[in-house]
Amino acid sequence: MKDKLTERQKEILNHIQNFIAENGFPPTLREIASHFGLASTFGVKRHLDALKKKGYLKVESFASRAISLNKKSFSEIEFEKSGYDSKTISIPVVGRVAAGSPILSEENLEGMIAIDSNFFKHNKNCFALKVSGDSMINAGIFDGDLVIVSPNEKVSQHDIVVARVDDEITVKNYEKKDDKIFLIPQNKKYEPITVTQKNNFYLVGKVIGVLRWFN
Amino acid sequence: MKDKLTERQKEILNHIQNFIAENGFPPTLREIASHFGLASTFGVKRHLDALKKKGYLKVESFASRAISLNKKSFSEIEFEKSGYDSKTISIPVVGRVAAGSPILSEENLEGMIAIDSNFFKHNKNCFALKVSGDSMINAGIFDGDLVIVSPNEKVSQHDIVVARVDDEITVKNYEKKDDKIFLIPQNKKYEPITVTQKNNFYLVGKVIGVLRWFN
DNA sequence: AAATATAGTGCGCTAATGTTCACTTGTCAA
DNA sequence: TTGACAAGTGAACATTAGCGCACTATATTT
Repeated sequence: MKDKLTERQKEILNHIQNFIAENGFPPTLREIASHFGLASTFGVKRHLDALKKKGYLKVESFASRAISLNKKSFSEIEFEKSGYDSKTISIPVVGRVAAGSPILSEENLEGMIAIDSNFFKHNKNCFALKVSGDSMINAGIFDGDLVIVSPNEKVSQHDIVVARVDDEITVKNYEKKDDKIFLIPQNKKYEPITVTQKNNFYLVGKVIGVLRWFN
Repeated sequence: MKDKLTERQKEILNHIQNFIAENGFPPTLREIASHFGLASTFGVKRHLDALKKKGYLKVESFASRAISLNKKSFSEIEFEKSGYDSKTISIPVVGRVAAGSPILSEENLEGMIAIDSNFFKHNKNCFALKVSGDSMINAGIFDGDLVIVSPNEKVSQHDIVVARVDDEITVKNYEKKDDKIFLIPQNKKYEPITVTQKNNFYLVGKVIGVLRWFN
C-alpha cells in the first residue's frame, strides 16, 4: 500500500534510472524538471521525497545529484530472505595452454569460477578453458570465451568437445564415421581435422557451457 | 599521447570508482580532497583534468558530481587489486519475464549463479536473464542463453543492453542519434526498433556477459 | 460541498560545488 | 644549475543546485 507509486512517480523514477544509465551520474532537480517540461523544482522535490519514503531511492539532503537507486527496486532483498539454498561448485579456469603441458597444471591456472549447482549437474572435475581463435564462431564460441569442459563424460556424435591432437588443444565438433574421427570447425575459413592413427589423439572432454565477458 | 597514470592519479581514480560503487553517485571535488587529506580543491581538479585527458573519465564542466567512468578505467585499476580477495558473488537468474511485472519479482526467479569476483568487477545489483529469441545471434547471443546484466551502469553507444519498451523486454545493441534511441538487433531477419516519445522506455541495464549451457 | 491528496508555478534564499590565480615544494633529467 | 612537471596551499569568485513558502488547479474521497 505504502509502496504503491503514482503514475507520475513511476515516470520520474524511470527517468532517473535512464539518466544514470546514460550519463553515469544522477540528474539534478532542475534537469529532471526540464525533462518533463516543468517550471519549478519544488514539484520534483516532492516526488523525490515520495519515492524516498516509499523506499525506491535514497536522497542525500543538501547535496547535489545525490540520488541513488535503492536495491529494493532491483533485486537482493526478496531473494536474500527467501532462504535460497544451493551449493556452488568451484571450477578452475585455465588460460592459454602451453603446448605439451598437462592442461591442468598450475602454470595454466588463471582463477576460479563458481556456479550454482542447480545449473550445473555435471561431475566435479570440470574446468573452464579460454578459447583462442575463431574456428567455432558459428557455434557461438568466440575468441576469448571460456568454455566449460566436463571430462570423462560420454561424448556423442556432433557434441562440441575439447581435444588434444599432437600437443595441440582445440575446440571442435566431434564426429565419428567408420572408425575415423573428424573434428569439425564451425567457420568456413577452416577445414575439418581428420584424426589418423599417426596422431596422438586425446579427447579431453565435452563442452557443456560457454561463458563470455564483454569488456 | 601517454595514457600512463601517475601513482597519485591511480589513487584518485580508484577512489572515485569505490565512491561510486558505495554511494551510487560520484563525489565532489571537496569530498575527494578531504578523503586524501588535501586542503585545496584545485589539486583535485588538476588530477581530474589529467584523468579526463588520458581518457579514463569524463567530467562535465560547471556541473556538480558530473564525473563518469570510462570503460578503460575498469580493467586497469581493478587489475592491480585483484588477487587479494576472491569471494564469489551470487546473482539471481531470471527466466521468462511476465509482461508488465517487475523483472526481479520472485515469480521470475529461476535460481542463482555465483561467479568469482576476479571475473566480475561490476556492481552488486547484477542479475542474469534468460534470452528468448534469436535476434542477437550475430553477437553470439543465442536463444536460451543467459545474459548477465549490470543495472545502473553507464551505457555507451553500441553497448549491448537490456531494455523495456512498453512492457516488452529485449536485448539489443543500444544506439543514440540526435536524441533518438535505436535498439539494433544482430540478425538480418529483424528490424531495428526506434524508440519514440510514445513508448514507455526503460533502460534496464548493460549486458556484461553471456553464459550458455549445452544440454 | 468540504476535505484531502497529487501536481505544478514563481521566486528568492542559501548552501554546495566548480573555477581560477598566484605561490610553494620536491623530483628528475638535460 | 636550470627547467619542466607533478603536487599541493589559500583565498577569492562564480555558478549550480537544493530548500521552502505562498498560491493555484484538478481529481478523488468523505
